[in-house]
Amino acid sequence: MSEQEQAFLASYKAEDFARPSVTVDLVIFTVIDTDLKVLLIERGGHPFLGSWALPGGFVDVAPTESSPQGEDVEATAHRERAEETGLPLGSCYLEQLYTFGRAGRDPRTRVISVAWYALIRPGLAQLVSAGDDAVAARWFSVSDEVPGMQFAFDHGAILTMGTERVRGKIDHSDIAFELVPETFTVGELRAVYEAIQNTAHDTRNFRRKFQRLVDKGLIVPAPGKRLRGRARPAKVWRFKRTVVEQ
Amino acid sequence: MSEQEQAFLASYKAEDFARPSVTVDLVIFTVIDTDLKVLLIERGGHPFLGSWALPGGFVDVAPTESSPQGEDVEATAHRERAEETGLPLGSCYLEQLYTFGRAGRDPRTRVISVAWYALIRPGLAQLVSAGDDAVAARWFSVSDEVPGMQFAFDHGAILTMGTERVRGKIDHSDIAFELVPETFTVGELRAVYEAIQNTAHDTRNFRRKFQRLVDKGLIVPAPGKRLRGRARPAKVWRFKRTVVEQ
DNA sequence: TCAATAGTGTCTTTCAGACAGTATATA
DNA sequence: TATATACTGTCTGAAAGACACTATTGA
Repeated sequence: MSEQEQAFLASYKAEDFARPSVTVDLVIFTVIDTDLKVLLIERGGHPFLGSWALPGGFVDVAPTESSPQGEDVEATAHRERAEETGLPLGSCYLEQLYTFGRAGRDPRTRVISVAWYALIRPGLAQLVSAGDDAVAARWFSVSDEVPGMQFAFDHGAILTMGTERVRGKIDHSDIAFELVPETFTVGELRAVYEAIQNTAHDTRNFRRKFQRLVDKGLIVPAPGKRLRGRARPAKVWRFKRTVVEQ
Repeated sequence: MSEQEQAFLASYKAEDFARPSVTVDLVIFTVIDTDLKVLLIERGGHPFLGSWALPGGFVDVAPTESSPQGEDVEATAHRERAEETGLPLGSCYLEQLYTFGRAGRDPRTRVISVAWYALIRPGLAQLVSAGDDAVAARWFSVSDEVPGMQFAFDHGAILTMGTERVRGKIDHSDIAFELVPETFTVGELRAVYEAIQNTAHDTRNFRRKFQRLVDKGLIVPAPGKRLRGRARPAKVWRFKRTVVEQ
């Protein structure tokens, strides 16, 4: 950096311009009993007291010892996801969704929200109670409960976009493997597809698609068998993220 | 809104928290001579003086008569796009890309940037000179010039993501029709695919795909023929955005 | 006439969707 | 034994990729 550039930075006054608040909102999905669920919290403060809302929080831009400009937006998303689900940082799939920046979307002050969605493997989330503004948190069925609900802020639109994103990616990406246990059966993976697409899949056609992934080395056998109810035990598999893996 | 909620909003102090600046950065594409181009500006001020950068600007959140919270983020994107290209508001395809929120991405102060990409039909943009901080603006070839370039801020990563987004959507969306004139020939549309994918397409296979869109009613005949060089004149077509259209 | 682009048809492979019956476990 | 899930194969249609030649214009 040149001396001239250093001098410029030293004299730069950021306070000359009005600034918005920036938050992160999370659409946290999981699959429970062959049904796609989303985590919502009940607001315990104004505005929208008593309404259901997406979990989220402010991006902390206050300077710290290690970071003079505060935390990365992505770090906010990971931190909030960990707080809401009780699962450690980096243990879940997390992807940015869209940034909602309409003026007036928060009646208090100008707030721009970076929305993300997260996928939680079944049976893991412990739903630690949310922060100051929340009184309750629970999973809602995306297909049975969410339609017709009223949400705080523009969270209905965010949730709709999150659902569409997951539905649009399920067939052309690896995200389905983020919604099954580390080892899984063909039936369990099929249940994830059926939950997200909310339709039944023919077992033979699904197994053919599954077999193609086995042939490509993306799915490999795992030891043991698994029983579901009083039925014939199923073979167990594991997803191999990269074909060439150490 | 309840009296209690109104009282809450009146007493809410937004100034209690540090806030970031929010900007919009634009990846503006067009096709010139069967080549995908992106619009870059040369920075005329610090930081990154003399480096090439994406056009963009701050989201104006200062209260106005009509909007107490300033302009929508989407409005900032449309406004900047119009300023940089000299084409009227709403005349180009514009889609949000990703929000870049790493701490330190701007050395001056904390800046979170909402990136968008725009598609400009060939031969339209007039490249009005950019604002205070820019000294020059021109189109760069995405395949020939951009690789290996050094960009201001994290604009190289933004441009990479924009290019990948366009390449990923060209086959599964209508965006190719945003990069041809209102009426076009099969060859002109094919040239757009070849520019974006940077590969040759077999004419017969491409015409078959084209014909399917005609069969579906998405492409309809337009009057006249068009000459390209000293060659046989080509039939002219028009894209029909919705099959059921007034 | 030649140079340049427009326009045309077949074969093969891959993938998706529709469709029914046997195998193996528990209660 | 009853029930629940695991597991298996064929036909058909849609779409993509590979491949070569004739048609029509301006220079």
